[in-house]
Amino acid sequence: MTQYPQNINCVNCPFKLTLFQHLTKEELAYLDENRYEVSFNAGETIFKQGGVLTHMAAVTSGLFKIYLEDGNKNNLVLSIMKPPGILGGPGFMTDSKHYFSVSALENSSVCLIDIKAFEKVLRQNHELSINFIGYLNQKHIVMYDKLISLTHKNMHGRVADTLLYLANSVYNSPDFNTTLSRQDLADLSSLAKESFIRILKEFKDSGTILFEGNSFHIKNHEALQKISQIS
Amino acid sequence: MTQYPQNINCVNCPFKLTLFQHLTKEELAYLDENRYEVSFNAGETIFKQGGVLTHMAAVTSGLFKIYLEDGNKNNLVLSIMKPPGILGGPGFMTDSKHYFSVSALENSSVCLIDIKAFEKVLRQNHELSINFIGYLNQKHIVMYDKLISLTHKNMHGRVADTLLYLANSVYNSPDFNTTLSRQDLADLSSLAKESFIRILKEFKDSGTILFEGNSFHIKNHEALQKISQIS
DNA sequence: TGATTGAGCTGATATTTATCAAGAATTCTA
DNA sequence: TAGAATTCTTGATAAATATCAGCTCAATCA
Repeated sequence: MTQYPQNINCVNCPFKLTLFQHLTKEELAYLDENRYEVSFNAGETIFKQGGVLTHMAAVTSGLFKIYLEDGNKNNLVLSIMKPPGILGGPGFMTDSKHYFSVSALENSSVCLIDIKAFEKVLRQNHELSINFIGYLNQKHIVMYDKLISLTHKNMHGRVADTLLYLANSVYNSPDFNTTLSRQDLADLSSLAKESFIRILKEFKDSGTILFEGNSFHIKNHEALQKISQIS
Repeated sequence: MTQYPQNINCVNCPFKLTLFQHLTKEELAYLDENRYEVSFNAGETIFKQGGVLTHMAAVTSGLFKIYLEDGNKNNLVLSIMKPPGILGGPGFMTDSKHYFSVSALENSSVCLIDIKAFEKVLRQNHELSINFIGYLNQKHIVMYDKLISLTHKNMHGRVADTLLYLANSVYNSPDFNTTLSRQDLADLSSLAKESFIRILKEFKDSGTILFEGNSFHIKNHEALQKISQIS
């Protein structure tokens, strides 16, 4: 809580998100009183599906995977989050449960914000609640894309989508070195790990991508897009 | 607009939804001025994916399917809606587009509410916007279930889920006569029509369900639940 | 340091699911 | 109401995808 001034000025300060642009000084200060920074090592769990939603998490550094557990030891990775960003979940304003799990993919840190404090500010600031509606709808749009990708595309299309997602939305570069395991990548594509690896090799052989371990290079972005559309 | 008094008193009046419980008389009247009732024949389209989101639809009678078009002539049915209910979509407060299509499964009627009027009321009534956040999150929760069902369950599990959904959430009875075609049912399960039919027959042969044409009877609810969990 | 573990990779095979084709039943329509 | 068009159903087959087993390599650690 003492770091507030630094935090509010840091590049990754979550309170700089458009979502929070209409908060008053008092509201920001109030949220600040009810937050605390926590560090997580790679692999550690921030939120656990089924657990009680007591805090939101404002992501300040590192990388996170957001995933569903299907009750049979298999996971579906919904998305990868980097700072700045807000992790809440659909339990907010419903039944106060976590509906997905979140774990750190590298050493990371988040600001935990008491959910009651967030709700209080939300109830005070009408503009924030309006913005929040748009924010939730935006998440919904992304989800529909994912739903179509996972249910109506074949393996090639799904792997292409995962690679494009990483390059365009996570690392913002055709070159990236990822901390996601092959299993994570497969879980992001709803594929068996072996199937994912095989398609990856096909893409390499056809000259669409390059990779060596966890270093990837998208050589032919358009080809991936075409594969994503057709398949 | 003249039917407002009848409508507000009718069982299916969408304004009686919990979502709208905190609207003032003036706000209800304002919405009423900006709505008009429209009838649709079975098969007709209410919202078209990609179109402009100019209205919300308050569902007053009939049955509707909400579905995604994957751009390759195949559909994924997200849900079936009956009155009372609100049809909006994630385009609201984002880019004002429809992200799914909606069509009538039988002769139906809806109240179209101008989206600007709805937004105005939402901006006036803070309680409504708070409730709306809970409403959107509830939709999100249902979506996660669907995502797991469609991506991590085999054909049997998916068909079981579809049958349970119809019995529990649409028709509220183990006996129902549906206006959904076999293709609709398959699209709800993300299966080929033929595959859906085959599993249906297996369930009939094993005594789990009965059906004759479009009349269904769930004989063994627990068995379906077990199939849904295991598969 | 050597042993152990786990991830990545590959080939062979099994399973799941879709597609194709054709006939039966139903609905639509002129 | 007859004919046409669609939807439903079934069987045979093909394609997509997962599983299994075994191997390599790097990381961990006692």
